[in-house]
Amino acid sequence: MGTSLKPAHIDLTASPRPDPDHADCRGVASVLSRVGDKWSVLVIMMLGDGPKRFNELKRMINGISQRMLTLTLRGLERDGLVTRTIFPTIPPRVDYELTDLGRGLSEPVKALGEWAMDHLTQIEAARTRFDRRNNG
Amino acid sequence: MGTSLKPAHIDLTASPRPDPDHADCRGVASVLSRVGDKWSVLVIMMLGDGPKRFNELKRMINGISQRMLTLTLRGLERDGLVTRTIFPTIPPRVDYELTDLGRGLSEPVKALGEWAMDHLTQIEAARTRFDRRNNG
DNA sequence: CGGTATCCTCTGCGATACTG
DNA sequence: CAGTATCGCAGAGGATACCG
Repeated sequence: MGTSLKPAHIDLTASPRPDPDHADCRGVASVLSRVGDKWSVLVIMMLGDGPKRFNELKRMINGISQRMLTLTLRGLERDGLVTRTIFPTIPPRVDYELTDLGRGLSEPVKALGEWAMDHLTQIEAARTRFDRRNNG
Repeated sequence: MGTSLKPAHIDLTASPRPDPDHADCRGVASVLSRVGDKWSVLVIMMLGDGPKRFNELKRMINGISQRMLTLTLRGLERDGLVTRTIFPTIPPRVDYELTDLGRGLSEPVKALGEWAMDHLTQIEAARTRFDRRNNG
C-alpha cells in the first residue's frame, strides 16, 4: 500500500487533559477539514446532480491529478459520504454517488458557500486594503 | 519579512479557459479553505465571546505555536474577519476581536459544526467499517 | 508582552510509469 | 477505464533564538 488513508489529518490530541467540554471538538474538526479540502468540496458539488464515473469527475474538475481524485474519493467513501459501485464489465466501470449522509452534508456546505459568495467582495476589498497598507 | 501572507492557498487558476459559470468559485474556495483551517476556526470560536489578547488565545488553544497563531491572526485580519487593536502601554497589549463580518461567518460555520456533531457517530462508524473491510 | 527571523523536518501532492 | 506504486520537490508548520 502506498499512502495511508487514516487521517494524519487533524489531531488536536495535544490537549494535556481531555477537557470534556471540547472533547468532541476533535471529531468535529476532522469533519470540518473535509469541508476545507478543496477537492472534497468540488467532488461533492459535482456529485450533487447524480452519480458520475471516475474519469467523468476527473474531466469535470480539471486540474485534479489522478492520484488526488482517487485519494479524495477514498476519503469520502471512508466517511460514508459517497458510495463506490463497480460494474465488472470490460472495460471496467465505476460509479460514485452521494449517500444520504453526503447529501445532508452538502446542505450546510451550500449555506456556507452562499455566505462566501455574498461577502466575497467585502473580503477581497479587505485583502486589497490590507495588502496595500503593509507594502507598496 | 519571513513568510508570505498572500495565499499560496488555493488556486484553481488551473482552468484552461476561465469558465464564467464557475469563475467566482475560486474566490469561494479561498473562503472555504479558511473554514477548513483548524486554527482559523478555533480562533474564531474563541473570539466568539468577546475580544482576547494574544497570549490569552495562545493559552486557550493549547497546542498552537506562536508562529501559527500570529500567521492565523494575520490571515483573519487580512480577510477583514478580525480587528487588531494595539494599546501602546508597557508591557504592550494587543486585543483581537471579531468584526461584524467575522461574526457573520461564524453563523454558517456553527451550522456546519452542529451538523458535524449530529452526524459524528455515523461518520465514525462508517470509518471503522471501512477500515475493517480494507485491512484488519 | 507580542511579536519577527531562521532553520529544519516532514508530508502533501504532482508527474510518471506500470497493471487488471 | 480505473486504478496502484514510486519518486521528488515545494511548502506547511514546529522549535528556537532574538527584538521593541
